[in-house]
Amino acid sequence: MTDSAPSSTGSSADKSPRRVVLVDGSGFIFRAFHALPPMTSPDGTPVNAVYGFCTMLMKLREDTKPDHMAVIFDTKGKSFRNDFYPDYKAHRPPPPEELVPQFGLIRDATRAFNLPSIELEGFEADDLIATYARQAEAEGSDVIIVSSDKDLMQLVTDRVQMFDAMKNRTIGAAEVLEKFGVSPDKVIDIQALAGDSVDNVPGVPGIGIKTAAQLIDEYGDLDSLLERAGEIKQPKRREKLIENAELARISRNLVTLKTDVPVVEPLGDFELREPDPEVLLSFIASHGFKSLISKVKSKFGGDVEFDSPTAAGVGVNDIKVEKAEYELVQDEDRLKHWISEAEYLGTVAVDTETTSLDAHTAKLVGVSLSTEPGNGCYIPLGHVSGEAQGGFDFGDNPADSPSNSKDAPKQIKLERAIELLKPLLEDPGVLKVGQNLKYDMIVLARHGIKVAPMDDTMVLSYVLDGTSHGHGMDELAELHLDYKPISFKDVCGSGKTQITFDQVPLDKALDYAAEDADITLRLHRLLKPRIAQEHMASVYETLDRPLVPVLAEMEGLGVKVDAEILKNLSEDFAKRMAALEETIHEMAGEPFNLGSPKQLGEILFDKMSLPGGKKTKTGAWQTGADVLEALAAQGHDLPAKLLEWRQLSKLKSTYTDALAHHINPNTGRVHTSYGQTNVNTGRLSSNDPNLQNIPIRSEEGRKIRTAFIAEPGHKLISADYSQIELRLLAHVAEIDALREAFKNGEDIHAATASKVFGVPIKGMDPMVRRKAKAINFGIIYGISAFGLANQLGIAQKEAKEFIEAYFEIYPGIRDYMDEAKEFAKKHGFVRTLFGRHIHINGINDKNGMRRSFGERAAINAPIQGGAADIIKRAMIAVPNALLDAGLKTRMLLQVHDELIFEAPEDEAEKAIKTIREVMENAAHLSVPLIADAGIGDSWADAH
DNA sequence: GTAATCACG
DNA sequence: GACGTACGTGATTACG
Repeated sequence: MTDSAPSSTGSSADKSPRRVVLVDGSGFIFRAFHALPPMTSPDGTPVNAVYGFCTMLMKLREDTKPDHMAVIFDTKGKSFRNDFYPDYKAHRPPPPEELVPQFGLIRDATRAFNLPSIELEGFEADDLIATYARQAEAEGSDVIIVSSDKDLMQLVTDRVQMFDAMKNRTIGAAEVLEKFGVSPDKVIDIQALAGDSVDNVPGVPGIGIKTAAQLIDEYGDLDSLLERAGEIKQPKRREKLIENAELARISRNLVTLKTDVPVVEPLGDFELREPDPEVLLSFIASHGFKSLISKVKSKFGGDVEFDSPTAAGVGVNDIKVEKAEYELVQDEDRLKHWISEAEYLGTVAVDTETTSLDAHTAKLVGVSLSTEPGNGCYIPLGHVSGEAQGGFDFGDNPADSPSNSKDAPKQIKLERAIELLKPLLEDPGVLKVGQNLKYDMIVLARHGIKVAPMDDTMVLSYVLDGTSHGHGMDELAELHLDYKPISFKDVCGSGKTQITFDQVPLDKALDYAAEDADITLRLHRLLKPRIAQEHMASVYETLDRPLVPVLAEMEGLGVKVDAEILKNLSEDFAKRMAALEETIHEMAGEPFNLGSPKQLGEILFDKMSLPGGKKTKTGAWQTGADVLEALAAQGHDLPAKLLEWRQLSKLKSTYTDALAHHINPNTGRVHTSYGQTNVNTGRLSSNDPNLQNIPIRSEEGRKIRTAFIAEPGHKLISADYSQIELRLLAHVAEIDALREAFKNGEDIHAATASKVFGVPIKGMDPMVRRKAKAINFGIIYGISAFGLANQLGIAQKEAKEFIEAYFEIYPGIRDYMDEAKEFAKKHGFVRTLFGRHIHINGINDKNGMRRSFGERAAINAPIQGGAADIIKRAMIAVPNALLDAGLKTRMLLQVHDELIFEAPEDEAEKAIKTIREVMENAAHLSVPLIADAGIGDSWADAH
């Protein structure tokens, strides 16, 4: 307490703070926001104030050398001041929309710097600062308040200083005197008299700072002044003071900072801690603050992979320097060495190299491992001689050991390597880390290895950042590590001269493959800690991570498709298309390419001069189905025929022809690939081929489903959630009437129709039900009168009335929509029931159209995303439940709200029971979840 | 590589 | 008052 060497940074037994820095976080945000040019993070979020904040914190630590430090924020709501003066800060305009998302980010930044982030409901940051400042002062500490807010100047004493971080200026008693004309202890009285228009503090009208200072100088303090106001010589001033004495006292209460706030965190907890470099770097990198990366690294050191403090301006994560450590593993002893290293450390990054992007046909060529950032090895297993395959160097050195060029390079035998690697990759005590590990798991599963436990950096990245950026390894490396990995093209070439990886010379293969494993491990170290920090543990651990092996299993199984049926359909479609083509050409009076919208538009609207032609934004005629349907309805035959042709063309090219090519010759089945990180809302996607858009709505298209069949002695089971999105809406928006309808098992569209249109359910006109169905869907999509009118082909006015009626029937919907929009505007994302964050693009866009788009997405995302979460839970649970029940039924496909299984005929009924049971209990909502299921010989029959 | 179209939930 | 909009995907084809 008596120690007068405040700048001493040495430790002493005395635990009292010596140098306490209190940062006015809220004040800083606004100033930085207006002072700095606009900046956006890679995902488009505005971040200029966050950037300014980070640089400020860095500098502050350097310049002020604190031993205790905290950042203090305002809370959003009202403060105690509003209790006695409701108008306090009432005229504040809402913050600019570019600033809104930064409030949360600044708190995140504070935590990333490992600093306490302090706020308390009902109190302003200023009061908390005042309380802590006085506490610290009482303990004999020096205090620096980082703020330039004049409201804090009343706190200045010989131990308490302010610091303007933007201007780099210290504010002490002298500066306060300059500003207010009085010493800091009189500042309150000045403010009480002069008021403050910004905060809506009234003060005494007609008295500004100058006059106030004069008066206080003369009368000593506010109370004396008001008591002796009658003595004032200037009549106007005298009257005003007497008249507004009470207002001055209220103002004083408003501007007086509270120094006895019941703070939660004790001052001692502000003891300065070093930030975790990985956490901090990951925060900084993910927001695109590239210029800060090297600063942080040199200041806080960081892990082995980050220590290149002298490499200013160059790639700070220069992997190439350490590439020498990559090892080509060509004999068993070295492989065993790497395996035991991985066993010892408990974590290993794994990557496989193969001959194809398609995991189901790819041949394993090699495996790379990394156990620590900066190290890595590549184990070639299926390389052939590059020269023997031609491609490069054809004809080069023809006489140079021709017989040797056909020999494969030295490598461990594939079977032996698998034998050695299997115990490691299956060891429950060793975490296997991969980038898109599902791919490697599928390849390795064909060699009898079931990789577990696992983490996937691609999935980690998706859970953390959604689709604000891609999750490919090269992109993640550039984003998080500021490093551009060797590209696949560099190694294998592209286009006609592209070679497969088994032809890559071993030295090049080593560089590329080992680097991939190394980078994967580095990414894992950056991303994994963020999962807990950003409260995504539940989403990652219970949904997306456990789903990876489930998807790998489904993709590996594939679904049987009958090539013969597809071929017959193709032929049928081709014949009918040819006939239609001839007819259409005749009608047009000239031949043209039916598949060219451009030519079609010219025929219809230029040559035939049909009415209602509209141009696309590129100036071409619109020839979409809706346009052609309108023309057909007016009795024009050509558009009608063309629609028919288009349907057949689509079915043939996209389905019957394409699907046949996807039948794997080894399995006779079609193996799709599920994208787990492609969809913003958390849904899966399916590609190569897409099995989530197999036709069903049209009679013709539905035939394609007859080609999806079960193995002999088996059946297909299709189980789908009934109205899962509407049920979720009823639950999250708390719509009692909708909940009741579901609880009573009503036909939800009919029930809606009955309520909206006031007609009985019994004997209802199907058209009326259809309208209600469209509204129900519209609600989920963030309804607009225009959209609904378009959907139903009715007037916009009528659509608007329907929507109004709907809102009446189901009160609560509107609130839900408003809340979803508001939340998205504020945070830039919305949340599903299970905590998944869904980034909403454009929600704060200046462009009204893009903003509306964002608003509708904000309404839809929690519902679509929530449904996606639920079926993911079911997918994780069902296979285990089937195993537990001793069943051989296997899950093959997912189509958003539907799961397809293949079951031995004799157990199909039993399997359905288990499947429905699990699906219906995948979530417990305030409405029942219902799964319907069917059995059949084909997908068409099972549905 | 992009735009237009259309298949699905 | 006008603008322009249903939410989320993937595959194919034409075309510059």
